[in-house]
Amino acid sequence: MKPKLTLKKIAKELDVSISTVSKALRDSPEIGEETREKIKAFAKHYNYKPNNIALSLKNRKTKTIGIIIPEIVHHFFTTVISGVEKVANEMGYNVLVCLSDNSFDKEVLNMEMLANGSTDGFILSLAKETMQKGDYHHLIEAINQGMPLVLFDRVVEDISCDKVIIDDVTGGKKAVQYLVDIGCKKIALISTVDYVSVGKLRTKGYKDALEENGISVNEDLILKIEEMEDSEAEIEQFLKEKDIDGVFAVNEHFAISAIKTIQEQGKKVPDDVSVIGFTDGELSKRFIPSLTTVSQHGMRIGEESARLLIEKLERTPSEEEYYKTIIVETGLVTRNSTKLKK
Amino acid sequence: MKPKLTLKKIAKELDVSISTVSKALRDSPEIGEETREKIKAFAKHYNYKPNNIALSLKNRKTKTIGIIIPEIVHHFFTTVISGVEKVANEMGYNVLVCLSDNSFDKEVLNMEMLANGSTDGFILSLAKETMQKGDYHHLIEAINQGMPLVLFDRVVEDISCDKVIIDDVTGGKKAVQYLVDIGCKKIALISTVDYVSVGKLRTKGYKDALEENGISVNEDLILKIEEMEDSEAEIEQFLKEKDIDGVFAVNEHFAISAIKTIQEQGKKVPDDVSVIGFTDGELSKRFIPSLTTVSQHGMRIGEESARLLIEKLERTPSEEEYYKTIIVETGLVTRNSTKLKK
DNA sequence: TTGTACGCGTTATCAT
DNA sequence: ATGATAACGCGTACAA
Repeated sequence: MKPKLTLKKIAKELDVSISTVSKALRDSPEIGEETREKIKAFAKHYNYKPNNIALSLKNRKTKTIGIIIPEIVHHFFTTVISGVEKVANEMGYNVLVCLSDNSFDKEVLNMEMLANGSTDGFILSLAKETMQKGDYHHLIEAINQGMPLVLFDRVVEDISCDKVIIDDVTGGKKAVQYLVDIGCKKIALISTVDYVSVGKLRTKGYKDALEENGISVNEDLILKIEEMEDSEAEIEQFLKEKDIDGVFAVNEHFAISAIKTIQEQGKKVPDDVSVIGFTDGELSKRFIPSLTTVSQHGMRIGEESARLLIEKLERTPSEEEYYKTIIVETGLVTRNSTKLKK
Repeated sequence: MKPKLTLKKIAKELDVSISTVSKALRDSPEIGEETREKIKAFAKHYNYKPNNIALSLKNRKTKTIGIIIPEIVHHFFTTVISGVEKVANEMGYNVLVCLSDNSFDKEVLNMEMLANGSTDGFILSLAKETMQKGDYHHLIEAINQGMPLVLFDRVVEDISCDKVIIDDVTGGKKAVQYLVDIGCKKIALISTVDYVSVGKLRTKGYKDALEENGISVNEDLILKIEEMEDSEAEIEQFLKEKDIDGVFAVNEHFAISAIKTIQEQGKKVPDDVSVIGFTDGELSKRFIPSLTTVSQHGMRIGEESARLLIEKLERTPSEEEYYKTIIVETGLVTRNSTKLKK
């Protein structure tokens, strides 16, 4: 096991000073042709690479960005990471991934852990618990310390920072409008509790679309789910004996549970009931019937977030402070869980 | 924006020396009660946290572990990350996630990027291209530089390092034995090309199980898929007019494509053909019919990998070198894609 | 009880 | 053309 090569060792080996080596390797014209070539040849041969940690300390920059997500076992977040990673790598950054497990405490802990020099900035989607509590002191603290922050997907208005979101209201509207267009009259909504921003917004889209089409909103047809765990049972309970011809579910799991329940009741999807989900999951594509969904474009969200963050990081500090919110458009992907009513 | 607090600033503020502050904060008995309390109070009030980068440089340890995976949009890898992250955090480590996109070049690049001080060690599942090429110089180099390496899932024998794998042969055997037990006689295998270690091993399991049951292996019933992209079409082609009553697929995507094809041919799963997959994907659980699978326990693989790596990292260097291979048992999860033949 | 000096690996600035 | 020195933030052996 050979320990890592350092400037010092090269200097000693070649019997020159450390700074000569440093300069030679950075092609400084201060160094004579001959020595420069000699040093570069040596470094190349023994595969010298400068130590990132030392550079970080010196430059006060880590070239690392931290991303904290509520849970990784979610296709959407996973595509976001993929997008972040792609852009980050192109720009010479590493990506530190942390999971909050939807816990406020873990989110705070993770941020503190990374804020002490491990990372130059954050990309973050809030834990459910954090949104519920409404306690964002850790975000504010990071910003105050001069660490740029980009929120995505589960964002919160009170915090001044860059944001990348999809237009959940419009997305929800698109979905419901589509259901209306294909002839659905009695459309149920399966959403999450309101403190999860996306649930609230998509619910608004649902209501807006109905109203625009002159259909009155029936609260009886709206289900708000608190825990993923019990969702299947709740949905079954909810749909029992409901007279509906369309379902808009705010994620793919709810959509699939709905389809299962509907089928168990002897009704057919999409012939009797059309179902629409909200996601980009693999599940939607592969499920039978494959799901019509509002697509979230997680990859693009990740890319935009990374770009936004790196832009902030590399901006000269003199420039004026300003924040952007980027809205990534949703698309409607029609598959086999919806069908035109005759 | 207040810049980060450092020892130096505290020292200046309180008019003591830097080392006094350092010692006081670390509860050194060298420092007088009074000064110590004063310093600690100050530090606490202004929320002092030591700078990780400086510590890393000093200790030559980053307390960060790098994990490189072929692709993140794969439920299995995602659960592995989850497991790694869990154990790492418990032990005070951060996790740097990089993606190789199954590309050899990107894998090498990622390793070089992280090897220059960003990380204390690696957890890695090889890119498909790397296994195909058989070029492992980057792994060897990392090991030579004293960076511990843990390979998981897609491992390779030639490299001396810790490994965490599932018993693919036994897993494959279990699957096929189960098919035999429920009365299947003509069992097809849908696998990957042989240079992907898991494909090869699961194929061996398939053959072993057949032979142990006195069923001769028919190469006509074996399909080896090169590209995920074309898998669906290939599977359709392959299964066309094959007379089979069971399918063992080495991942869930293949299994699902098989089910679709079989259904399109007017046959029923599981009544006419039983299908078994290999994974822990969400898809398997939610698909209709839900899939009987050999479960891989990605979470546990991640946990074991992290434990193994951290153990190496914290071992005193005097201790003797030795490597472990941990085999995580597979389990068989019976769901609705298999059925006893009458 | 407190402070000084040094080193981790690097670069920038200032001497020689 | 080359080298010495300081600095980034921290901890620690040693000196006062």
